Parts: sequence; structure tokens; C-alpha cells
Amino acid sequence: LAATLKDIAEDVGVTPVTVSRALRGTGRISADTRQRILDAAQRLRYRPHGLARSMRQGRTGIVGLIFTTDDRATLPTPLLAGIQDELASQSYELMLGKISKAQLAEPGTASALLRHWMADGLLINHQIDLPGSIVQLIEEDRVPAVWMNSKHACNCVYFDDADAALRATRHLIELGHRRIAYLDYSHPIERLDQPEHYSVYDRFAGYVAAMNEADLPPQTIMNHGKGVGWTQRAAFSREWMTRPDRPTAVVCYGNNAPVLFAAQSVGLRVPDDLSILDLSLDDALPVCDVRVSGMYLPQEALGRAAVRRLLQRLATDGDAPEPINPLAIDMEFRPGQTCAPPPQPGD
Amino acid sequence: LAATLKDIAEDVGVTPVTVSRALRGTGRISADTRQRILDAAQRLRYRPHGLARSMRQGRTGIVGLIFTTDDRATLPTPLLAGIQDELASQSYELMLGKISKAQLAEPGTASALLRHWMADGLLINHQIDLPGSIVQLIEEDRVPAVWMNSKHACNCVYFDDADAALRATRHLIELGHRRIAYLDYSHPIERLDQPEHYSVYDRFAGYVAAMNEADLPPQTIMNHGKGVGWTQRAAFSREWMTRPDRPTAVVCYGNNAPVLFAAQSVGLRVPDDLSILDLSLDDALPVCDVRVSGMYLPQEALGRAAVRRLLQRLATDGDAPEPINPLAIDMEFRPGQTCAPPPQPGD
DNA sequence: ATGAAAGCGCTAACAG
DNA sequence: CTGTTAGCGCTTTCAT
Repeated sequence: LAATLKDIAEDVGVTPVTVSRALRGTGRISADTRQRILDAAQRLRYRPHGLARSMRQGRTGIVGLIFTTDDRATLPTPLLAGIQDELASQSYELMLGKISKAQLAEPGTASALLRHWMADGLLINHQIDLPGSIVQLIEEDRVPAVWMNSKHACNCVYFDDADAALRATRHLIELGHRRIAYLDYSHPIERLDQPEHYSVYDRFAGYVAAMNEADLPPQTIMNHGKGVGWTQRAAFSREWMTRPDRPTAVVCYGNNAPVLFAAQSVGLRVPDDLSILDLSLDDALPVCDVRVSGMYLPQEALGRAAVRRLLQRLATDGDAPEPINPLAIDMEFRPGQTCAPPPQPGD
Repeated sequence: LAATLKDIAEDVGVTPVTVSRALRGTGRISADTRQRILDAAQRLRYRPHGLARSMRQGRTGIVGLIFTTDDRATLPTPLLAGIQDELASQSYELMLGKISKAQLAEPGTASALLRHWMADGLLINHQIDLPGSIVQLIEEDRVPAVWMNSKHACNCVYFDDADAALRATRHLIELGHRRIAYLDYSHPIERLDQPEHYSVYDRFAGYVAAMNEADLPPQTIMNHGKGVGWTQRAAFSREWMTRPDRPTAVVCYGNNAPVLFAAQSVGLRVPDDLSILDLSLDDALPVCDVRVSGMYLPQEALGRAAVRRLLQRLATDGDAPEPINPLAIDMEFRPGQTCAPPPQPGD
């Protein structure tokens, strides 16, 4: 069914080598032969056999993306788009290696992508810890890899959440706010030694740094140690919103909808009475008519940057590719409509 | 760097064939040699070369997922998870073939995944029309493919939106509603002959069918021919909510947040005064405290079903794989908290 | 129970 | 300008 170089060669009356050269445009071929070869190739619906070529060239031209999915962790479409666009520009293909929860639990397992030596390099997007077997595979077997969304000593690309939180909080301070609360309904930040994603610490640290800078007392809104289930977030919000010493601004992380909803229901105007700044804006459509102010996660840029760094490592044909310094991706401030100076006493 | 069968063979003092057999467990090997081979493999950190194996076996063991991304179309994580889990259970790998907007516009382009014959079969998830060149590649070159989220004469798997809308509307009717509106802020359904995704027609048709069944007049809430921009959806909702003959229930498609928001702001209680039924629930966390009633899209099930059908086609080693009848995936009704009997006159 | 030979489709190196 | 040779790493077939 599939035509090969040999088929074309026989059809035209040359050898496969000549056909190969003609189709790739390397070497010198007479215009006549070349044309006859191209014609035959089209007529026979020839498509090169990528695997054979890869094998001959000693590289697969495939990059693997290792990722885990659980309830909270997803693979954002813009991230995927950035990765694939950048790979395509260098004629690489992308192969997906999902690691299931079961595999995470059970030691010694790794996806076939890893076991079977199919990728020239790996992109690793993990929120939670990978099993040791996989890390070992990567580190000891010297598979060129780049960590995404994760801080490592080297070869990693991650969002600069600390800087984002710092800049965002500074913005609120510059607007004149003094009672600025850090709102976290999901992750209790009490014991900093327990394993959490780096961004949980960094965001909070950035907020605290900005508050300290301005000699303002940090204050947190969270249900310490337990978090706030999504069914109670608006109700929970109404509670702190109606306190007399309520903050005039809150910094949150992706949970802006319940806050907006609650504000409307207790009669607080946003941003006149309450400013809301979200540290995790993405490309999803806004849920309400209001464009929320905050820091945008350039997922596509992160994907592109990770690929560029991986391909850079792959380009060093030597034995062990050089490690590359960590790269922090700047987040982008988006003004939006939910931040304004705090209400004046006269209001 | 990478150890091969030959390396192990030399180390142990046998031929590569024996090593191959030992590692795969085929053929009869003496327990002693087998053990020495396994030891050596581990010591040398052997990993089989997937491409070489694939080439020898005449199949790549790779399935390609062709998809397009634009602003509205994404690749849902549960879909990806379903696809990959099902593939992994059959030892297939997943390769991604994103088609960019530019490629869609320019004729004659196809991803390397297609050009280079890297996949044994294809899953195609397209919202908008694919360029003819790709369709041709698939249909004329007989690449086994399954269409996802799209209606075709055969080899397709899609959500049964018509049935979902029918069942959802019936549910509202059974609750006692008579003024049930179909709300669509995005797609003007005026000229049924213009190209739109099948689900746009099917959902509306299902709603109309249910209304006709009950001798109720269908009514639509939409900005005919223009749609409603996301910055005006709550405002637009407030308008129809405050009319005297307002519907007591609305059927919508993923735009429930502005409706909830608007209802709160005009003092309509949900579901007491207004029932909301969303035809497109997904796994995203609810934006507010309320769990919206509606039809859930089992993306993971669709992914699994598509893979099963594709692998079934691949299993027929004959020349042209048999076409497979279309498969409509049933959507799942989720009660939620936004549907109730209509308010009584006395209320 | 093990080995020898052959070949999947393609391309690099060297001839001519 | 074109052909010959060889081999990437693996597995199937046939022989011993």
C-alpha cells in the first residue's frame, strides 16, 4: 500500500539513492531525472517513512511531553500550542506521555515513551512529585530534559510567581490601599515545610515582601488548615466582606468569581469599594462582564521557552548535554476593571 | 551512550537474537542465560529502541491526534486523558499533530505526522473544516482515521447533543415550565445553511423537538445575527429577566455564569424564580457556590470510544479497514441546584 | 536452546 | 550526475 523509495526507483529506472537525493534536493541531479522522480512520487502517493529516516540519522526527531493529570492539574491548551508551534518550526514531533495516578503510586513504572527510547528529549510538566524511577531515568541515563512549571537546580522553566505577587501587591499599594489581604481558599500555608507546589510559597512570599517594603501588616483570608470548599466560597467571602475592618483590596489566585459574586450580593461595588487582583489570569473567557485585573500566565511563552532550551541542549551532539540555568518567565500585568484607589472616608 | 542488543550480547557472550528473545520472553531460553542477560541489560541500562522495533514490525505503534486550536476550540484535558489511557492499555503511543490557523488557510499543507507516515492511525478532533488536502490524504490514501466531535457518514464519534437538548428540555417541561427559552449569546441560528458545528443545529433542534412534543412555543433569547459579546452578557440577561413575560426557565450552552450573576443582581432567585439548565457541563470547577443543573459532556468516554474504534479498525490487517458506523455518545444528566418547578402565581 | 541470514526504509560515504 | 556498499537496531524465518 505504501510506496517506498524503491518503488519510485523502479518506476523511473534509477536507484533508490537517486530518488532520495531528488526528493530531498541534496546533491546534483539532472533536471530531467528529478522531474520524472517528482512526478512518479506524486503519482504513487509517496510519503517518506519518518521512522526509517530517524533510525538512519540516529535521532528520532521526537520530543516527549511527560505530564500528570489529576483533578486540579491540567494541560493548558495555550501551553500545548506554544510547545507544538516551536517544535514544528524545528521539524520536531511531539509525543505525549501521560503518567497516571496509578503509575505515580507504583514504583518502577515509566511510560513506554521513556522505556522505549522514542524521544530525543523530554519536557516534563509535573505539578506533584514524580516517582523516583522516572527522575532516576532522566538524571542517571542522561536523557536531555527540561522541567516545566517547577523549580530545579538547572534545566527548568517556570513562572516567576514571586515577582508577580510582588508587583501586583505593589500596584495595590501605589493605588493607596493599606488593608490588602491575601486570599487563599484552597491551600493552607501554615507549615512551610510540607510539600506544596513552589508557586504556593512564592506567591505568598512575594505578597509579604511587598507589604513589608511598605511597612504594612500582611493579613491572610483563609480557613487555616482546611481550606474552603468551592460550595462555600461565596458565603465565606460575604463573611469577611461585611466586617467593619474589611480589606479594601484582596490578592487572590484564580478564585475571583465567588468574590465578585459575593461582593455583588452584599452590595459592595467593585472596584469602588473593593479591589480584586487575581494572580492567575488565563485565556479562559471571563465568567462575568467584568475584566478582572491581575497577572496573566503566558503559558504559550513558557511552552516556547521550554522547547527552545530543550532543543538547544539537543543541539550539543557531545555526550552529556550542558545543563542550562533556570529560567523564570515573567508574568504580564493586565490592568482590567477590578482595581481602583481605596474608598475615601467621605465616600 | 545507548546500549543495544548487540552490547548486551557481547557482554554475555551470546548473539543479539538470544538477547532479544530473552528480553521479550519468547522462545525457549535456558534459565541461566536468561538471567545473565537480564542482569546485563539492567547493568548496561538497556532500553529497547522503539523505532527499530516498529520498523521491523511494519507498524509504528503510534496513533496521531490531529487537532486545531483557535480561540474557542481547545483540547479538553479529560478527552486527552481518556485517549491516552485507552491507548496505553494497548501499548500505543500518542503523537500530537496540531494544525495551525495558517496551515488551515494555506492549501496543500499537512503536518509532518501525516506527511511522514508516522502514525498507524489517526484521531481527528476538528471543530472547523479541515483543508481539503488533509481530508484527501485521509480518504484517498486510506489512512485509518476516526473523526471526533464531528458527524460523518462513518468512522466518527460525537456527542448526542440533539438527544441531550431533548432530554433536558423535557425535564423542564415535566417540572411544569411552559415558558422555556433557548438562550444563545454566541451563535446566530438564523440561516441553517451556513457552516456551523453540527452541535449548534442539533442542540437547537432537540430543544424545538421537545417543545413541539408538548405543544409549547419555542422562544429564543439571542441577539439575532450578531450574538452578544461577553462584556454585555450579564447586562443583556438583566434585560430579558425583567420583562413581565420573562421565561421561567432557560436552556443555555455554557454561558451560565452571566445569567446567574444577572439573576442575583435583579433579585431573581435561582431556581425558585428562574430555572437554568446548561447543555454543556464540564469538569471545570463551578464558578459560584451553586452547582448548575444540566447535561455533562463525558469527554473521557468519548476519547476512549474513539480510540477503541480506531484500534478496532487497525486490527483488520487487510488492505482497506472496514468503515465503522457513527457512534453517538450519550450525555449525562446532572441534577444540580438550578432547576425547580416554576413559581406559582401565588408566589 | 541457540545461531545465521535477511531485511524493514532510508541515507552517509565513497566510487566512478 | 548516478550507482554501489553498508548499516541504523531490531525481529522473523529457518537451520542446527
